[in-house]
Amino acid sequence: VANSTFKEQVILIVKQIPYGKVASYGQIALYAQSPRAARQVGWILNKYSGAEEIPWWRVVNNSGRISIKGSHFTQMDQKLRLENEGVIIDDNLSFDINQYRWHK
DNA sequence: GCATTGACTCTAG
DNA sequence: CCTAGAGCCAATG
Repeated sequence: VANSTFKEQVILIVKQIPYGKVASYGQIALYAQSPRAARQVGWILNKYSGAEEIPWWRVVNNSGRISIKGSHFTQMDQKLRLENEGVIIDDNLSFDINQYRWHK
């Protein structure tokens, strides 16, 4: 997918995250060939989350914590979606990312 | 084209 | 665990 734009690659990669697994923004950026563009990943998800069939809730920060700030969805929306896929999340919206991390 | 914006990340305290 | 600051960079206006 080397011919796609950054945002197109981000969308394609996020769609590859399997059920019950998660990836960090930095990972997505890395796979999209822009290792330091993690912030843009979140920016793109905020824009496309409601529209297409993108599992945006499987993307969290690198320490295994939900850091959503978008207007369409809340932190609890993401927490519930992840728990629905079997991810155990504690009260401060964090969990053991090493146990659920997806590796491309 | 320049300035502003962040669903980020890492280091330090 | 939490806050603060610096570095990052694609997308927007």
